[in-house]
Amino acid sequence: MKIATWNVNSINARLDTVLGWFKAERPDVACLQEIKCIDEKFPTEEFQSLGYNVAVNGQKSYNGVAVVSRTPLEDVEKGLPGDDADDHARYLETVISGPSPVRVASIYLPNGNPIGTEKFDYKLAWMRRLQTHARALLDLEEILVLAGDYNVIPEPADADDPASWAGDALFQPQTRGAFRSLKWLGLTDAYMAADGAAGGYTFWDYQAGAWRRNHGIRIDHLLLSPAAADRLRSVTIHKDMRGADKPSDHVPVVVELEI
DNA sequence: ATGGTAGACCTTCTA
Repeated sequence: MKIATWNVNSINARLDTVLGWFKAERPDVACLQEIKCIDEKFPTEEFQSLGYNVAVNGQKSYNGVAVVSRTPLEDVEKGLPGDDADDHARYLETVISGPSPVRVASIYLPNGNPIGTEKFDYKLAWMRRLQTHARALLDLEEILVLAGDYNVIPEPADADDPASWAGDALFQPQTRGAFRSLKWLGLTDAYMAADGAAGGYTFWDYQAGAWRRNHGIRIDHLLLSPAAADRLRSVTIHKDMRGADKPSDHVPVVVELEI
C-alpha cells in the first residue's frame, strides 16, 4: 500500500499538477495539506472519477486538509482534540478500510513564525495537543500513519543551510524538542528508518531562487506506529515535482507499507 | 545585499 503526503498549496490552483501526479503514481492513499478552500469547493468529483474516496476538513483561503483513498474512509474525525476554540482546519483523521485497516491523519502543523509572538505559542500548544492525542492513538496498537507538513526541521542535516534557519520557528530548540518528544512516544520517522534514504528535502521556498540553489528543508514527515513501522518497505521523495509546471513549494513523500 | 514568489481575494495576510 502506497501512502502519500503532499502540501499542495491550494488544491484548485494545483489541480492539473496534482491529478497528473495521481495518474502517474496511483497512490492508494494521499494526505493533502493547504488545500485553501472550504469543503464545497474541493474538487471531489475529479478525484472520484480517478477512483478515489474523499474526506475534507476545509477552510476559506487558508489551511485545510484532506484524505483521499481507493477504499472507503471510515470514522472520519475533523480537528485535533484538546482546544474547542481552535478554528483552524489543520487535522483530519480517518481509517482506511480493508483487510488490514490503517488509521491515517493528515496534519498541517502551524508554521509559528515569527518567533516571540502568539503564532509561535500557538504552534507549541498545537504540538502539545498532538502529542497528547498521539499517545491515545498509540494505545490502540493499530497500523497508524501520522502524515503531513509538520513545519519542523528535525536536525541540521535536514536543511541545506541550517544557519539560515536559526531564527525561524521551524528550527527552534522548542520546536525540535517537541518533535522529538512526539517520536519518543514510540513513533518512527519513516524517512529515517527506510533503507537507503538520505539527503532528501521536501520543501523549497518560491523566493530567492531556493529551488535553483537547492536551498531546501525536510519538513514533510510520516510518523509510523510500531505496527506500521514493521511493515515499512520504502520511502520516496518525489523531488522531480518541484521542477514541474505550476509546482507546489512542497513535493510528495510516499511510503510503501506491506499491506 | 535583510532581498525574493505564490495564492486567496479586496488589501493585506499567510507562508
